[in-house]
Amino acid sequence: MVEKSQKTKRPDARIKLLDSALRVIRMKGYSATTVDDLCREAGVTKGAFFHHFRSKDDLAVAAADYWSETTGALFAQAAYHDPEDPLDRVIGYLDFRKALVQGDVPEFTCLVGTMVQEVYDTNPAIRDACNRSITGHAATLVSDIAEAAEARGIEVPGGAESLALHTQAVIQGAFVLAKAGNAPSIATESIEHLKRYVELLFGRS
Amino acid sequence: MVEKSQKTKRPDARIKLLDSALRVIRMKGYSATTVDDLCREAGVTKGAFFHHFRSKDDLAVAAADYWSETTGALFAQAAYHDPEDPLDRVIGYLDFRKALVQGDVPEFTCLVGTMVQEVYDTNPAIRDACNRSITGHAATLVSDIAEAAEARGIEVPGGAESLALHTQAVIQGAFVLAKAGNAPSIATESIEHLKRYVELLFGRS
DNA sequence: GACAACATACCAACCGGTTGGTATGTGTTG
DNA sequence: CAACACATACCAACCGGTTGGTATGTTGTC
Repeated sequence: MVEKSQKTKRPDARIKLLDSALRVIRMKGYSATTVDDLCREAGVTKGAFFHHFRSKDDLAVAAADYWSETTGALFAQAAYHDPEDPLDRVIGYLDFRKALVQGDVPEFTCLVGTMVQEVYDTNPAIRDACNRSITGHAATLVSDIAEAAEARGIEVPGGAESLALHTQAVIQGAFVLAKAGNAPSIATESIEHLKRYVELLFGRS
Repeated sequence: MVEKSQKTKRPDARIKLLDSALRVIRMKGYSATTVDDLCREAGVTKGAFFHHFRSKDDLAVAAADYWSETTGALFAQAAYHDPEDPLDRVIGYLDFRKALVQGDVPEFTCLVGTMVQEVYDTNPAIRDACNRSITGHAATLVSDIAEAAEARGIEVPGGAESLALHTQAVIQGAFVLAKAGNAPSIATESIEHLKRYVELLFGRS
């Protein structure tokens, strides 16, 4: 039985709109991004937009979920999972994030971090979608952190979850400063500090 | 000759608009905030708005500078400057920031951090104003950090400036996660991690 | 021909900004 | 001090373009 649930149809416009959303919203922010912007960028018409999404806010939720999927796949197949020492995997993750911070600012910054700043108080559905994306990604680090702590017989202050969330906070904050200074280097330096914190916590010079 | 020429002057619409901007923009974001929103909140008319500001973007720049002034005064008069040991002053600063993270999210989050995420790529003037605010605040920490390092005969990895900027990155990122999770506690935990990093760096258990 | 996947045409509300005008203060001159 | 010129602070009504959203086709596939 071949998995042919998507028929021979071309759900072309939907994916093109979501891809456009990732690009445009990261550049202009969510509120400043218009439906026409997205349609133009995707090369489709407004009819197509409202065929696939009930509203602009509905697209934002879908875009956050889409972001979780695409970035999730990127991190899942990355090489930092390979080392046997769980601490090496945690450090490897941070090195991977550092390597991703390259090129122009809009290309490496985070969609959901950008969106949630704008809508956390006005649109709970989008906020929750952004939160799922961030906490879901942080959750992929918890087991490595916990294993690293156990292997070394130490206890992570605040718990493994707290440290995992902290890594995301540092990365999100690094993006904010990189945007303000219009320079990726500020972001890399902060991730470097974070790496040092983890190494100091786990007693590795 | 007192420079008090504001004797019989009316209550200034300009200040009321700026105060409103701090509140409304932190809640709704910059792009979603309309000029009418600000006028309504400040209790003035549109005519008054465009008498004091050439455009909405012009107000944003003024609001960022106003933010620098008001928060600058708040930190300048805080008690964390008192200790003789410079490291105590640095840790005191972080404790102070932790104490500020209370109440509802819109009340303790950062105006310029919110704005710069939206406009960094579309409005250089606002971006630069936000950057001045962040780097200017970070600069107030540099001397304490440098003195603390010298007093202990250690070298701050990346330099004192880099660590000062890192504290701001952590705080900005903590705000993002607090907004996403709709909970201030996430922010406090991240600042706690940051405090621990500084203590580990400077060899204090 | 039924139904999904689009396109075209259009709308009412909204938004940033402008206009013409008023009330009040201030500096200058006789 | 009075009279005038001018500047500042503010208001209410309005304008043209934009925005999210809708109503109604049209096309291609099962």
